[in-house]
Amino acid sequence: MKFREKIYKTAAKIPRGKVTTYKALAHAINSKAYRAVGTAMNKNPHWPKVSCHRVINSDGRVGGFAEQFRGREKSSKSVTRAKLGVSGVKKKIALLRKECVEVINGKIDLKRFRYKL
DNA sequence: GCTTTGACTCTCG
DNA sequence: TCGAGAGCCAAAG
Repeated sequence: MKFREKIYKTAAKIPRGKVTTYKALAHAINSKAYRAVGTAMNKNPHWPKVSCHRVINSDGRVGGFAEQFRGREKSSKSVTRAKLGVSGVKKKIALLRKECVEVINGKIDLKRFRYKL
């Protein structure tokens, strides 16, 4: 099975109202490819079967979401951090809130909503 | 097949 | 405590 398939399969197990992190997801499939997890989610071909909006950053931030705007401007590593909280992120937050996940200022309380894989 | 890029994370100043 | 830089692995060009 390919890495991506494993990721999708694992992500699909996340129940409604819970979230997990890219780190945890990568760890769950015995990999350290945190970034690859994000890449796989970005190209997610199984929406909405695989709810990629339930996958967030390790610090509780929502991170990014490829709704329609993708790869705008030059995105180097440092720029990526600066533009957190734009574009499709709002949509992602809305989806999470619909599942009763508390999102405060683009952040989620991992202590309460993290799903143990 | 090598280089670049990315919805990330960790470490150091 | 916070910002910048380096490192990580896969996928796409």
